[in-house]
Amino acid sequence: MNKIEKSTRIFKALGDETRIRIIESIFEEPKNVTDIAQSLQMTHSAISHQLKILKDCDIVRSNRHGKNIFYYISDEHIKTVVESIFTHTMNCEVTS
Amino acid sequence: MNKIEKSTRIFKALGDETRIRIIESIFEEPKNVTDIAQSLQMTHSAISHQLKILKDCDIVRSNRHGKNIFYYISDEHIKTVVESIFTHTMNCEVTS
DNA sequence: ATAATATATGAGCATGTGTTCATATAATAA
DNA sequence: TTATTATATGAACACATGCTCATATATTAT
Repeated sequence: MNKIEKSTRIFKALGDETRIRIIESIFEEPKNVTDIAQSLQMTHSAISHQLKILKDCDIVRSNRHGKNIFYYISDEHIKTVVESIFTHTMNCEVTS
Repeated sequence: MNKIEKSTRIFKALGDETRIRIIESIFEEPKNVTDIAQSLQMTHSAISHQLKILKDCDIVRSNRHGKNIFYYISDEHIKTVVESIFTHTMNCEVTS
């Protein structure tokens, strides 16, 4: 997998509203699947499927505490990129 | 369109191999559609369709010079984000 | 052990996406 | 004007994607 393929895969993972909302939801602190599902008002199944995609390209990681599995954003690099685009969208109009 | 929707739309536009290759191709200097198509070894039609998607969310802009229409990346902000992910993929493995 | 809670995952289905092909539009040249 | 070159765009089709539903796995409690 070359630079282009890897980068495309990360952008593709970020290019879904549910996954961006998940990222926003765990941006400040780790959350378990049930809490994420509750905060997005979606089924745990749907969230779990999307978390797998984020995990497969190392955007999020997880660790288990008892019955719960907590997910968090892998590193500051990704956080910076997401925040950067959040800021970007406030300054420029994406209309048509 | 809120922050999440706009951001998702930009990431989605970046989350396609053809479009990332287009961005890479015009990263340093503007190019016309024919030259981009040639450099990616794809039809001008396919490139034109993808350029429209990039243009619609203001990732690229264009200006005409005679028969040619030159495309370039809209601003440094986007360039920084793309370069940032390019760098990111060199340091972390995206395997599975 | 059984039950309850939390999460993961495969199948199925509806919707979205990217390419090709044909055609349309625009600018320039003959 | 007509021809040529450059680009845009709609329709069609194959493939990808995201959700739901059912089921499986894992941990803890009784």
